[in-house]
Amino acid sequence: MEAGLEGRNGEESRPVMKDGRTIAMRDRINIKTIAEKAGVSVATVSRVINQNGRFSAETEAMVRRVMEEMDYHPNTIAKSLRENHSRIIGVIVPDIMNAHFAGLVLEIEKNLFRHAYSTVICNTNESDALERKHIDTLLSQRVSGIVFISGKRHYSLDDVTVVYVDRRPDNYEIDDDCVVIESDNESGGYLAARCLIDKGCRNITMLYANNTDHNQKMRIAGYERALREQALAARTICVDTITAVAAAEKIREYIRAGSRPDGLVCTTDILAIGAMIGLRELGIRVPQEVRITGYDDSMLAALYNPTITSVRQSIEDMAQKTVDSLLERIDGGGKERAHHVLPVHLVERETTK
Amino acid sequence: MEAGLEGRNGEESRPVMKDGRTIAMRDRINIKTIAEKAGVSVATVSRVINQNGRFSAETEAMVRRVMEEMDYHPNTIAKSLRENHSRIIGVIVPDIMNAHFAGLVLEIEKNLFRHAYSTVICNTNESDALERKHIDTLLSQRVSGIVFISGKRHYSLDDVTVVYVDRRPDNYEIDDDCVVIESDNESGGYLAARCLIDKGCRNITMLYANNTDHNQKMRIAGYERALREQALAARTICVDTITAVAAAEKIREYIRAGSRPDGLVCTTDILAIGAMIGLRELGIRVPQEVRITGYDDSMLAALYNPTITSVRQSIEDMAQKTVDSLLERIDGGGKERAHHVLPVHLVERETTK
DNA sequence: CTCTTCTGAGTAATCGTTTACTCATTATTA
DNA sequence: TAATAATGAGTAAACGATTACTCAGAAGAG
Repeated sequence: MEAGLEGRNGEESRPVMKDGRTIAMRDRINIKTIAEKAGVSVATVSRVINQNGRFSAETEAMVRRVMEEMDYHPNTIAKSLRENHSRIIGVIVPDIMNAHFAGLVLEIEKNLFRHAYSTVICNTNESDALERKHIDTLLSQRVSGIVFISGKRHYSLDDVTVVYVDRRPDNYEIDDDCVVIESDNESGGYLAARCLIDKGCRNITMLYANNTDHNQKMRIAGYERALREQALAARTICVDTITAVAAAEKIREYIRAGSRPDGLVCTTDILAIGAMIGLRELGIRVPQEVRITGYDDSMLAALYNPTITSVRQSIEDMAQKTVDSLLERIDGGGKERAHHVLPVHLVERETTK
Repeated sequence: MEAGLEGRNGEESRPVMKDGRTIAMRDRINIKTIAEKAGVSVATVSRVINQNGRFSAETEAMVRRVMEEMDYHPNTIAKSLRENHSRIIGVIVPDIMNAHFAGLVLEIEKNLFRHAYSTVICNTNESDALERKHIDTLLSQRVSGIVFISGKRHYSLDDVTVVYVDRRPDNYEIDDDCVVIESDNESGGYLAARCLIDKGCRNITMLYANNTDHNQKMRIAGYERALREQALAARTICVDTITAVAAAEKIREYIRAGSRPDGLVCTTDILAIGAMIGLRELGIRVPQEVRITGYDDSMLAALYNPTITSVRQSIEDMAQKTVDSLLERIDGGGKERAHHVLPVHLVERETTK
C-alpha cells in the first residue's frame, strides 16, 4: 500500500505512453493538433467542423485556416464509432458486369454521394455463400443500410435498413420490415406483346430464360394478358441460360420442329440477339418475316444491327426512389410506403418496323 | 468545497452516465457483452476473434458459442480506429457503365474481398471536382489505399497507397511513389494493323477518338509502326466523341471526300460499330470491301453482326496485378516494382475474315 | 448597482476495439 | 525440491471524434 507514495514523487503528469506505438503516432494530425495550433479546445474545433454549437466568427476563421494549412481530414472512423453509424451503404449486386445492374449501382452511388454517404459494392456472382459473407462484413462495418439489387432472398436484418431494388425477394411479404422497389414487369410484357400484335403479328411466341423469379413471371403474365385480349394462343420457349448462343440454338430447334412464329417477345435483349442470330442462320429476315422485342433497352438494343425494340425501365427513377426511401428510413425514421412499382415504356426500333 | 462530501454518500459506484444516450446503448451487443456472458475478459474475446495471443481450447469454444448465440458481429469501426486503417479500398472510376471499367471494378472487388478488404466505389463521371471530393472523403475514411481506374492526373497523397490502373496519369513520372498498371497499347495497335495487312489490306486508316491520353497515343504508335514496316501510308481519322453516331458520320464524310480504305483500325469497339453503321449506309460491305478491327473485346464485339475482331486485354490479370501490388505495399511495405505493362492479344472474328 | 440572461468556449466521458503489461498457475528442468 | 519457463487470462490505456455539462465574462433588465 506504499505504492501510492512512490507514485506521488516524480513524473506522473508527463504523458507516459504504455503502448509504445504512440511515439510514431505523435505526428498524426488529429483534432487535438488543430485545436492546439488554433489555440482553442477540441470541442470548439469539432463545433466548427460540424457547424453546430456556439463559436465566434474569428474563432471559426482561425480554425478553418489551421485545418486548411495542415491539410486536415477529420477522421470519419472516430466519428462513426461515436455516432454508431458509418454513413456507408452496402450495395449487394449479383453481377456488376450486367449493364442493367451497373446502371443501378452508378445511379445509387451518385444519389448517395449527394447525401454524403459512401457506397461499398459487394458482387455476389450469384453465390448465396458469398452473399452471406458480404452481409456479415457489412454488419461488422455497421453500415447505415443495405441495398440488394435483384436480391433473391429476404433476410430480416435487425438494426440496419434494407431496400430491395429491381426484384422482389422470393420470400418477401408485404408487411416485412423492408422496402421494395420494382418496375412494372407485367406492363412491360404487355407492351411488348401489344406492339407485335399492333404490327400485325398473329403467331407470337415468348422467349424467356430459365428463371422462375417474380420479374420473369410478371413479364410472362403481361405477355399472356395481351394475347388473351386478342384471343391469340400464347406460346413460350424456355432457354436454359441467358446467353445468345443458347437462345439461337432454341429458336433453331423450335423452327426446325415445324413452328413458324411471326413475332418473338424476349425477356432480355441478349435473348433477342440470340434469336436473331438463330434466325439469320435459317435465312429468316427480321423484321420482314419475324418481328422481335427485347427487354431492358441496353446499349446493345440501340447499337445492334438491326436496332432492337425494347422495354425500358427508368434506371434513374429506380435509383432515386431507392435512395430516397433508404435515407428517409435512416434519417427520418419515416416508414410510410414500403413498396413502389415504377412504370416502364416501350422504345420502338427496327426489329418491329 | 463541500460538494465532495455530498458526492461521497450514495450512488457514486453506480455507472452514472453523463450522456443520456447510454440508456439506449446498454443493450448493444459488444465485446464486453460477450466477455461477460462467456465469463472471461474482453482481452480474451478479442484474442479468440483475431486468433492471436494465448487462450485454451475450452475458452475458445465457450467464446465462440456465445458469439454465435448472440449473433455478434465485431465492430469493424472500433477496430479500424484502434489500428488506424480501415481495410477499405477506394476505387475511383470515371464511368462504371463502361463495360471495360465495370469489369475492372468487378475483378478488383473480387480480389480485395478475398483478402478481407472492402471496396468503396467512387464514380467521377469524368469530373475533376467530383474526383477531388471523392478523394477527400476517402482520406477522411482513412482508406487503406486508393485505386484510380483510368485516372487522368496523379495526386501525391501521403499516408495512403495509390495504384493507377488502365491508364498512366498525364503528370506521372517513373519515380513517383505510386504503382501503375497498364496494358501494352502499342502492341495492341500493332497487332490490329498487322492483322489487316496480313489479310491483304493496303489502304488502312485508323479511327481514333479525340483523346490525347497515353493509351490512345500508344495504340496509334503501334498502328504506325506496323504500317511503316510495310512501307504503307498511315492515315488517321479523329472522331470528336466516342459514340457510334459520331464515328458513322466521320467515316461517311471521309469516303464521300474521295478516300476508299480497305482496312480500318479502331481504338474502341464502339467506334468500329459506328464505322460499320456508316459503311452500311453507303452500301459498303464488311469484311468483303473493308476489314475492321475494334479494341477492348467488349461483349459487343462477340455479339455484333458481323462479329468484330478486337484487341483483348486481360481484365483479370490487370485486376489481379493491381490488387497484388496494392496489398504488397500496404501489408508488406514492399516496393519492388512500380510499373507493370501487361500483354494483349488479338481475337479474330468476322470483320477480318 | 445588482440580478439575470446570453455567449463563447473548455472538460471529460463515451463509442468498441486492441494490446503492452502484469500476474497467478502449472509444467519443466536442474 | 527449488528455480525457471510456459501458459492462460485480466487490467487499463490508447485510437479520434462528439457532446452533455459547466463556467467565466459580457450584455441586458430592473
